[in-house]
Amino acid sequence: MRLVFIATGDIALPAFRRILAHGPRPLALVTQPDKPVGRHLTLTPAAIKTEALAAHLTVLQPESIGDAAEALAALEPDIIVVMAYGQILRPPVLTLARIATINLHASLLPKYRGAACIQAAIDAGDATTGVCSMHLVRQLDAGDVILSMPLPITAEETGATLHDRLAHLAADVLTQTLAQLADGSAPRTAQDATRASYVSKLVRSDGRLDWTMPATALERRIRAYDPWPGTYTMTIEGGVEKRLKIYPPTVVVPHQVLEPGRILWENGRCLVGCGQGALELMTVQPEGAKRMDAQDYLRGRKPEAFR
RNA sequence: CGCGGGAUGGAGCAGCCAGGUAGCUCGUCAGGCUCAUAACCUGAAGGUCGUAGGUUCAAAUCCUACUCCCGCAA
Repeated sequence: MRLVFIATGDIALPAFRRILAHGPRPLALVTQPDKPVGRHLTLTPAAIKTEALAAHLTVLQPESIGDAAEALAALEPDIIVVMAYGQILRPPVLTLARIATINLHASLLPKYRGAACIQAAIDAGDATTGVCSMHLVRQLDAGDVILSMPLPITAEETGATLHDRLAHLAADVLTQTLAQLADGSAPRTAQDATRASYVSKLVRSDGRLDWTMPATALERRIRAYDPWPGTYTMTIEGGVEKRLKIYPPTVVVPHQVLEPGRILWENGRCLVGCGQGALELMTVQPEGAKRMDAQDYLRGRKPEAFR
């Protein structure tokens, strides 16, 4: 089977490794161009590119996927697998593969089409999410589903832990999907468009906590958005507004009555008032300083409220 | 060289701008009080103020270089 793998995000790594280990060996990896990353804007390749090169695989990094159309056509792929690539595929690339162009998506479609599907599942308090394989179509994440595997969400789940678990599940989904496509037994189920929901890409500012929200919702959001985009609140230090990152875990204190944003330091616990109940913070990180215990943070700075 | 903040006893901070005996909130140790306690009282130990130079009678504080940590942005 002639296969081309198209991916950038780390969530595709386990699936990619599985394919490298058990075949079919990809003809090429297509990934996004190296991007400047970090404090000094160092040009950094995606981890998946590094692994592909180590496996002596052909790597293509077109600015736009359309630029690689001819090169891909020359490979005459039977199947194209796309996961967390970061660009939308359109014809002619979309219709290039002889058997199928499939996408792996980390939600139980039609729920949470779009980029922030992992965070959305935790944020919404869902008990279950999963990974789907589907046929790629022009409309984002709307293609017919081939295979869908569920995964329960734990009470301590963070974006990081769920991301990793879904990544491994995706490897299983891919293996099975490829086997079914190969022997022609792959099912094809249309999505119920009336039940579809979209979640757009998250940006840093989405992580600003709104203390008028209920404590239970904030607790979920802090887990969901860790490590990306992260959650934070603002404080005033010496008349200057400073950012304070908030890390999970946090503990919901249901019956504490406290004005939203107001800080209460009680028995070594750092409580913050919410729209409903309060939230106990454990780990925070002030701008310019290391991550620290919430009570250590309060010891030196003594803020009265977050905003 | 993308922008910016920081490095002070075990922890978190103040002091630096206007150089001149190192302070606060905790922690630790000892003792006391108490039926008891993460509570309270008394006392003690613990710092070459990131590193290396420079200026000065005198540097945590001023100047220079370097190392490390972090926020933004991407």
